Amino acid sequence: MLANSIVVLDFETTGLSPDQGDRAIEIGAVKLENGIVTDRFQALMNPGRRINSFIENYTGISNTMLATALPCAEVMTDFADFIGESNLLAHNASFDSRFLTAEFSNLGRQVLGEFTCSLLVSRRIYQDAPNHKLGTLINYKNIAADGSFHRALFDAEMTAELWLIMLKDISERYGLENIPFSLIKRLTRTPKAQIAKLLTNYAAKVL
DNA sequence: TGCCAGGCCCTCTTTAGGGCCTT
Repeated sequence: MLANSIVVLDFETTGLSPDQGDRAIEIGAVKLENGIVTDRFQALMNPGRRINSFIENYTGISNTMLATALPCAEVMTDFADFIGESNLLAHNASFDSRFLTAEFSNLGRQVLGEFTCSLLVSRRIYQDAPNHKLGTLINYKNIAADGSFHRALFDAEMTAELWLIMLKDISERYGLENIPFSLIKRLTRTPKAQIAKLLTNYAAKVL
C-alpha cells in the first residue's frame, strides 16, 4: 500500500457513540492517489440487532437491508485490508475515527494511518460558509451532487470532491504547488486567526 | 435512581457554558 495515498471514508451507524454500544451499519470509502480516485469500497454490515426508525429514516438503510448483510467483523476485516497504511480523511473525523477504532478493536486490528478532518479545514478556510455541514459545503462550492446524502459511499465521494477543491483553494490563495498531509495536520491544529500567517510563512519557505 | 457522546471552538473564558458537527 502506498504510504502517500489517502482514504476518504464515511460510516453510517446505529447511533453516535461506540462507547454506548453503537455499531457501524455501512462503510463507504474512496482512495485518492495524486488527486484521483483510484479505488472504492462500500458495504452494508449487520450490527446484530435492529436499528431504530430514526436511523432508518435518516440513512434510508432498513432492517430488511441489514438482515442479509455480512456481519461487521467480516466487512471490517476486508476494509482493514483496503485501507492498509493509508492516511485517512473524514468530515468530522473524530466521529468516524471513534467507530473505526472500535470496530478494528473488535478484530484485534489497529488503525495504522493518520486521520485528518475536512470539517476542521473547512471551518478555517471557508469562514463565509452558511455552516460547515457536508451538504451545505457541497452546495457552497457548487459541487454536483447526484445521489443521496447520509449513505456512506456517496458521502465519502462528496467529501473527497470537497477535499480536492479545498486543497486547490488553499493552493491558489497562498501560491502553493503542493500541500503535504503534514501541513494540513498543522493547519487543523492552528487557530483560525493564525491560518493566514501559517500558510504565508510556509509558502515563503517553499518558494 | 438517573443519566446517557465527544471533540472543537467561541466567548460575556480558563473556578464555564453552549453551539456545531457526526449517526
